Amino acid sequence: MLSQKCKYALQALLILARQAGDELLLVSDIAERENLPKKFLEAILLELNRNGLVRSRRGRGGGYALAKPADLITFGQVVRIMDGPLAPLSCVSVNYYRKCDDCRDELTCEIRKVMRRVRDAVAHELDGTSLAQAVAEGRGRALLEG
Amino acid sequence: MLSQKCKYALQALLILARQAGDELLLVSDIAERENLPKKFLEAILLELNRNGLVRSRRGRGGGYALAKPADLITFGQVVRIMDGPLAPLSCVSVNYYRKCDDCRDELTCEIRKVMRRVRDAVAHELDGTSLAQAVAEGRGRALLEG
DNA sequence: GTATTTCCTATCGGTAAACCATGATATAAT
DNA sequence: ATTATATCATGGTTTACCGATAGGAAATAC
Ligand code: FES
Ligand code: FES
Repeated sequence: MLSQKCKYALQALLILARQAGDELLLVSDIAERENLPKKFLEAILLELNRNGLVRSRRGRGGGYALAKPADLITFGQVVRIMDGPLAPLSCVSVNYYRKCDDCRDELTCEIRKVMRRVRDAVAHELDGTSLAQAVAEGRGRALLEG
Repeated sequence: MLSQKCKYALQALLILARQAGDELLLVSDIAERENLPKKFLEAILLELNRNGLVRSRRGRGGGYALAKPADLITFGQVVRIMDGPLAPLSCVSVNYYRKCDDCRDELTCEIRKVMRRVRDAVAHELDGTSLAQAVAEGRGRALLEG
């Protein structure tokens, strides 16, 4: 299950993606629109900023915007930043691989084989969907990826 | 990520699945073979018993065995018992559905649409793989489901 | 009846999730 | 400059779960 944090991040990013232009949005505005806890959202956007998904300006007239076009930001990127590995087991993660402590042999482990397929299926969906696609889908348009 | 508990459960069940016959295996034996914490495994098998995946007999000569043929026990069943919903969000879970607190409209929610596909992909893999298939795959044989 | 083995309840330390409070720092308008 | 506005940084709180263990009750075989 996704953390609340991750869901909030996605909600915020989708709002920014719909904004399209370079206009900055306030944390307060985003929080209000989707009624998310403001302080928590602040921390989330900060983390997204550090990871290069959004950019910010502070002080009066400040706010947040996407750091790159919405079709270059995938759900997979967001989930990995917020919740870590997509894989159900560390030993099948490609971005956060770590050997299983208690498994004798990785190559013959049946659990691993199954979970490998699961992780691939998940990654296929999440890495294959961008913010742009999601908002397009939301508007009822069937756009293909570019 | 799967809990440790769930992984232990799968390891134990695969051992029981390989046992094939009606022979009972001791918790201690299973724990020793895969070096799992014995007391913890005890609790796990108990839970699997309550959920009808294994059967037990106690006292001298007791132990555990699968409650039904290994091709009728899927990874999906085990994971749901141990870790709950497969779905990344409760609102896309079919077995543990629960409405999203903070989302205005379920039908237009873009996040939901994406996560729905993820949950389906995961369920397809996990519900489509039985213990029997896993051990067969482990032996190098490419058996199809029956 | 005694040894064995599962069953049951309770507990415990550690860790992470979900927030909130407070203040520092940068920016823009006055 | 001053002030109002925002993000940035740090730290704390509360709650809940995860992994694991302890101690004993209940059932079964010999
Ligand atoms: S090697 Fe990772 S589960 Fe067996
Ligand atoms: S309705 Fe569940 S995420 Fe929006």
